[in-house]
Amino acid sequence: MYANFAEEFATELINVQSDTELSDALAEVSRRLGFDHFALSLELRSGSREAQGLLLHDYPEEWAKVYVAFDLAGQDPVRRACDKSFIGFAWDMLEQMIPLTRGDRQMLTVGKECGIGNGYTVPRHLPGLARGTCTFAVCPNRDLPRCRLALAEMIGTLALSCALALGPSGREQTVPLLSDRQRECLVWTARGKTAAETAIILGIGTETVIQHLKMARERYQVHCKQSLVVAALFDGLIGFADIIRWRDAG
Amino acid sequence: MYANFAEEFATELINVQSDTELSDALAEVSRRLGFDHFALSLELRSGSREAQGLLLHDYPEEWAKVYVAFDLAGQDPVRRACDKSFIGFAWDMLEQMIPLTRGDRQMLTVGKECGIGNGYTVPRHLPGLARGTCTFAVCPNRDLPRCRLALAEMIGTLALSCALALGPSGREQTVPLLSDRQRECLVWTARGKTAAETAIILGIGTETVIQHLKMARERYQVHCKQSLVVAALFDGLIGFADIIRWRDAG
DNA sequence: CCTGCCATCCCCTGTTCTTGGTATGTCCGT
DNA sequence: ACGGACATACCAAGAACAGGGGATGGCAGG
Repeated sequence: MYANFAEEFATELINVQSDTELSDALAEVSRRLGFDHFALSLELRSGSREAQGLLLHDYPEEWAKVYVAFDLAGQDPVRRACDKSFIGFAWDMLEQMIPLTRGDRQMLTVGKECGIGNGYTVPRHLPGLARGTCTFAVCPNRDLPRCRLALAEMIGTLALSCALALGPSGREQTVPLLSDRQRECLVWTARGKTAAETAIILGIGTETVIQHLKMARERYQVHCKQSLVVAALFDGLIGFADIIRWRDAG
Repeated sequence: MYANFAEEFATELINVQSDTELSDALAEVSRRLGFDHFALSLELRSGSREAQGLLLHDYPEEWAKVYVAFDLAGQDPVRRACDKSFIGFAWDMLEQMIPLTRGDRQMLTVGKECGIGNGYTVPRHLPGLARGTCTFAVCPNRDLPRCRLALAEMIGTLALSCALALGPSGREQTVPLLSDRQRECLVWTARGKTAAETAIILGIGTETVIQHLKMARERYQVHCKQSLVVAALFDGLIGFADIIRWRDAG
């Protein structure tokens, strides 16, 4: 029966041609899985300008309003946890995944007041291309259908795949590439070195380092170091492992 | 049976303490699913030189040798396709996902000669942290067990999650906690705003913002913005999701 | 009640960064 | 052989920041 369930949903998704159809399908499947709500978000990175995206959900309107009004997306602990796991996670595991601030806890509380209790969120990333989450949630007094989480994981993955296919597919998004030297300078910058220090380390002039960073910023269309480091990290051009160990040593 | 299978594997993985145990578990489960081989690779982002990572597989030795000898990883079409999909994919779908060069086709052919026919690869990414794939393959004259692919997807995800947990990131170091205000300032800083801009956004004084960032730096024992942002990102105190959207808009 | 933590605001000095230029030489592909 | 990308180097103005002070009020816990 389980296999059929996923299979059935998969075949249903193949025929989906629009956002609303996907939304309807998700609404139905989330009920059948034993959840009360779903939410699917997909952010596409269209290199140059506005990041396009897709947001489907059947959360209580109240919560949606609060979420948008206070720009809670920027502080959502669930979104943060998405960067830490390959696999979906229940919200009651958040504390084991990331540090929760007071505001985070309050946010979860407000969610409960709006009718969102526990949830299970499936995170997916495509470096440089897209990031998506698919969440299934229950009302405050209800428990997650534990035995259906594997299925939710599968359904979520399918839905995200479908959402991705709905998007502007023919994109030839090229991740900005940096030259070796630029990357080197960037890494040392990310390690907390100043341009002058980096220059000494690399054995080149301070101004040259600044120039490399300048061009790197141009490519990423950002105008400060922090954003450059963040963008390069996100694209996978540099990795935490390149940096972190040097925090103490350097 | 379907649910039980994944469930069973999941409980098995919880007890896994080492690479070899994971490898053994995957070998067994891949047979039971109807595959002939498995391969799991996990790259922890040490971008430049020695990619710390994990590679488990039971491919024919011949293929493994060829793969390493010619550094085929750098041109593997399967790896390229991994950057395009949220969900696992069968290798016979590669052409629909990415353009295949002559070299790519040749590579697949050589694979067949070495005993690797069709395969199903589950790709997973964590921006800045890790990239992993879990592949289940069959011998050249055999077909993929189509009805088990959903299960393979689930098992692959679980295995990758387990592999990630085995890695060095499984450490429980005490994370410096910031106050909500400090975190807010930090997020806006990471989004590329200056202290003055952040001050306006938050409706507080410029000096106050600088003060918050100052204290945040103290807690993380770093002395510049970049390092602060990187450290906070790494700890999960802020996430890419908090930032990236705002790069273009801001 | 007091202590500690937090958020807010202010000052100063020197350093670093951003942003706009210009210029030279190398190497690569067409 | 030429254009284009890259690495290297330099200048200058002004904004932004790091690191050092201090000060006030609110609020929670012992």
